[in-house]
Amino acid sequence: MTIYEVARHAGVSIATVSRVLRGTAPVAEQTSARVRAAAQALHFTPNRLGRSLAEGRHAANGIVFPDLVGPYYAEVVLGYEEAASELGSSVLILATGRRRDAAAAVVELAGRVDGLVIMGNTVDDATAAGIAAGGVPVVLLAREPLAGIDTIRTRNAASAKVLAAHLVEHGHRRIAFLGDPAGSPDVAGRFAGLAAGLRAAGLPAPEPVSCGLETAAGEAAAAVLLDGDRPDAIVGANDEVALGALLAAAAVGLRVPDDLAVTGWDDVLAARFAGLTTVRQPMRELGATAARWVHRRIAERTADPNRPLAPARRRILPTQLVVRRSCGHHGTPGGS
Amino acid sequence: MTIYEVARHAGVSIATVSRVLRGTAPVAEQTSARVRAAAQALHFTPNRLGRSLAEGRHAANGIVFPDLVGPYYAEVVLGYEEAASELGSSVLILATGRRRDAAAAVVELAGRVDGLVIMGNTVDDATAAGIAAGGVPVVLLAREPLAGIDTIRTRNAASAKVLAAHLVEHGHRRIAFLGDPAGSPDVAGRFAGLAAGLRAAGLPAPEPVSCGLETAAGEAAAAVLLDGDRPDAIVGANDEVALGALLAAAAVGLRVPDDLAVTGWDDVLAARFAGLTTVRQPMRELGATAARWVHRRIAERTADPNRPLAPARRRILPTQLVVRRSCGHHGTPGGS
DNA sequence: GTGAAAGCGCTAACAG
DNA sequence: CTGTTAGCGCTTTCAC
Repeated sequence: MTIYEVARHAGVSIATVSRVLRGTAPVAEQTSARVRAAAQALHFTPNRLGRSLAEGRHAANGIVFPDLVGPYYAEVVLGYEEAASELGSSVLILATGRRRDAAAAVVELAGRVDGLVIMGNTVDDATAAGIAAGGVPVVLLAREPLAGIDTIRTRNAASAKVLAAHLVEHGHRRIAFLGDPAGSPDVAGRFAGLAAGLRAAGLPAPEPVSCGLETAAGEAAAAVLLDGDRPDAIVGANDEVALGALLAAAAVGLRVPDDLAVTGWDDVLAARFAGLTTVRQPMRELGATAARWVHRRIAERTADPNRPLAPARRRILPTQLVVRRSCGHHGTPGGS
Repeated sequence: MTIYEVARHAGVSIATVSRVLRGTAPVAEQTSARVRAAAQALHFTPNRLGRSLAEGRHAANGIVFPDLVGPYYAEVVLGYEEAASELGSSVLILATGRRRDAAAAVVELAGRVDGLVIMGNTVDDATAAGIAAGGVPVVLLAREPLAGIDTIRTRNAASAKVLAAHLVEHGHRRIAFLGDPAGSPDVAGRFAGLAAGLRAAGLPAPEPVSCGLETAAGEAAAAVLLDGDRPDAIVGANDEVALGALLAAAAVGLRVPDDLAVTGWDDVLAARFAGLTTVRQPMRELGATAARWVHRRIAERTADPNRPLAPARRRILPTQLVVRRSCGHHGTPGGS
């Protein structure tokens, strides 16, 4: 089913069919009607490949993320999709998950899109830089900046520092961090901020207790931690981990926040119902901003392929501490 | 940056470049090395459009869903992506959200893919059927079957009936449903099953209280409901709605489950922490199955474009009642 | 082993 | 207004 068959069916040339379907040039009403009727009758759906090849653009963008578990990435992707489709681009997704050929998959994806967003802990810098060098605009999300490449992040370290201060104010002294700083730039930033905040309060920086980002991982790691010489407070790398810690605490009969304080990160829906103190980040906005930035880069290149690129942009979106009851008692108004 | 430039750079023909990069035919080691070096030096990424056009396939599938809010759709999409990419397809996503040109967007998407999954309440039957008629394999997900089109759903009505029986057993008699059966096939199925279950117990079927699928919508609708002549139990169309009802109940000082029972659907993470009785459905599996089914359809067509299509397949994936404390007291072992 | 050339489906000059 | 035609980047015969 191609434009040729529609043309034959309608007794016109393929150019006319294209013009009618795209509305790109005036066509006699009668001819136009014939073409539309033929297209309808044949259930013709234009093959986007032909058009894209002829136009020299995919009209599609891609986004690469580790996975879609938990609301965080899903929200980012949704924000991205919304903004991208408003800007006329389809969206290709790629979850690197636990696949071993992540780099190859991302490179292949780069051949399908006009621009690409690469999130956190998905592929190595060389791969990302190589794609950008190949001429495909890249935006890095929740990830360390790379020379010449736009980057958008959320405030991790600074907010973690505030969180540390808050915990110290509650009287907590022995504070443990649950998460793997090496596993994701976000987690690294949160841990660094926590450590800085504790140092600023004259407390020793904790060792991170490495664990995955799911509830089960947090629960298991916390269980081990609580079994020994336990801390006053556990800072989870994200809400899932913190919720796991809550479960582990409950399992050994510890009361939160009396016996143990717990905090998370992301403000997922469950955090609200668990009374979990956490840090909210603008996930949708993160995705939407990324979509706008790639779009702008693409437009720049289209406008003048030879002009030297504008310098790489950087942005850090603000995050917000959400205090609930898991970090300690706040008493009635006026209390601490 | 095309294959021509790589060929020139390496002093070979484009055919050779293609062979080296695809590994599709023997090439002298020396030549091959030259080509790879050239490709590397030029940061060459093959444009998938050319390949797809030549091969006659996109090597991409699409999935259309209402939005990505809440874990449900995100999990389905992730399951889809995982399975599709294992089968060698890229994944295009389209959230119809609150866009008014949903049908057009889906048709356009159909021109970019080898096969398409269309979920729940996204586009009308005519659009879906038209795309299928155009020759693009379609699989319907969480949606009423259409003649000649494969459909996968989860068990809604039957599980809702079980849920109804469970609530009745707890002694609840005045049972309200929070959700809009007209808004989504899943919700319709749940409501129908609930009504059937209540009728089977000799109780009158309730009027559904229409509301959106977010927590805020559930909370608002429940608040109204609880203000008047309130029910014994509220069955939420999904967990978010039910969690909203929990908030509304707490706001007016009602104890759950003593004064009011509440149930949800989906078993999101928050349900566990809110002690919400709910129904779990295999979301990942739903997406993965859909990916395998489109893949199979595409393979069938590729193998023999003229063979009449195999009859439409139907599948209903099982769901599972997860009893927690929000539906009523279950006492100690042996109690009810 | 390697190259030349014919498309894949569509858009966009360029002629009429 | 409408038709002809030359690509867009790549794969794939078919020759050599």
